[in-house]
Amino acid sequence: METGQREDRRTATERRRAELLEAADRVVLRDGPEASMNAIAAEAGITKPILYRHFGDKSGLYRALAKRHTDALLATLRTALDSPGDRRDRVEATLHAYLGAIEAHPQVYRFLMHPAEAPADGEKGLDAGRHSVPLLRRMGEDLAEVIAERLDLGPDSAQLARAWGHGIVGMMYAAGDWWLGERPFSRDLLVRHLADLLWGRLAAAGDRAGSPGL
Amino acid sequence: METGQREDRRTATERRRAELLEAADRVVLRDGPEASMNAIAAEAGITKPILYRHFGDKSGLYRALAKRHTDALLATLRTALDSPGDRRDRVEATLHAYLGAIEAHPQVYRFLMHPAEAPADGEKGLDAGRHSVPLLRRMGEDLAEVIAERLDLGPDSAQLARAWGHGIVGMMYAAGDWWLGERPFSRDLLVRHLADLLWGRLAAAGDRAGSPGL
DNA sequence: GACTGCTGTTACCGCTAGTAACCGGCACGT
DNA sequence: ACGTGCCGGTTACTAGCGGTAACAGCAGTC
Repeated sequence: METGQREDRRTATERRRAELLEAADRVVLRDGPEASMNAIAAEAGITKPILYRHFGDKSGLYRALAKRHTDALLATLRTALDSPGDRRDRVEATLHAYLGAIEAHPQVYRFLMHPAEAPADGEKGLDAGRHSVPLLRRMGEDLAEVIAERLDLGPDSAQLARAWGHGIVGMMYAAGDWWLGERPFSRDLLVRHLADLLWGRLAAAGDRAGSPGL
Repeated sequence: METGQREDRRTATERRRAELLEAADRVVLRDGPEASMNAIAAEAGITKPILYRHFGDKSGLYRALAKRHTDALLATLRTALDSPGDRRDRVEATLHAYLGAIEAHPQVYRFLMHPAEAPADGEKGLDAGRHSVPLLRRMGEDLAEVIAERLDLGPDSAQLARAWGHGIVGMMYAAGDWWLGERPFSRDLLVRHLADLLWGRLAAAGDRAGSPGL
């Protein structure tokens, strides 16, 4: 059967592609985001041109690699957003899920957040202006969607939800990045501190005696 | 005079260094963060080895370049934090200062936030584990300092202030990055949305009818 | 048996960061 | 006046990168 054979071909090449991605994964996890195409090809037991046939160029391979991890992380965050309890519980669960993920796989985190890409060919690329860190954007958009569909925010709720989505994600990102580097206290405490911040404790706190005030 | 001449030498080399930095600045602003050392040397009217004598390696030059802009931005943020008015006014003024800066000089912003550095030599570097985006860290630490010295946050105020400092900076960063790319509404509106978020409107908002709740 | 499509190779290009070795002028001690 | 360092500057090079052209072998199809 012709179509059957074509299907076999297609699934075979897709399996091959997945194998290559796993090899690339191993190398990136071992050598960091600066892994060279030669190293990845060697790890996969082949040579460079095959990688280029499968992924086009280096950023194509990196995008494919990032998509896997990003999808996985976003899925766990979604389930955390649907966890039982009141709103504060859900927010804390989501923060916990994110921080737990970056704590468990810091190499993956580093790869996703600091990919160190560089087109290096002027503006010949298709859409060279693209941001090199799409994970933050995707998390922000996802959270904005959830906020917009679940909260009653008045007339301009779409705008507000997106600003908040990206803002909250950024808060989680920067605080997590700092915390992961220093580990000054427990994950649980960071979650509570951030939730407190979102719950308006900054606005409610009193000025320190003798300070010009904030 | 010996010391006088030595002073002349020192100031001369420092002036030269500043000239080279300005040339590098021009090239980076024109070509983006992927500017090559050759291009920078050409812009300065010299050749590569002199750059390497002055700055060690590429990341040294980039660090020196980033330090200038980072210092300038942090200074304007500090003055915004000291602006007159109540706390909400100060927070909004600071957000405005940051967003205004990245809006006025997006190329500088892109260089500072997405430097695309790559050591590429395994772990031979001095402290290769360093984060490639120090601006966020410095802003976070600065804000944490201000918070800790001006707000009364109870016993573990130092911890809390740092978590909040980095968190707020991250919120500002991610929301600003998204906003700068899409410009869906005015800067003023984004400032108000983010301040609302910090003022606890997320916790106070009601659930939408028929949603599972957030 | 010729044709086609796929995986794989070797060998190369142009570019990059970074370095070694050398050249010339200018201020110094004697 | 004369070496003698030092310093800004150069040319010419290395090693490695991303990326590609051209070719080799092996399946299945007509």
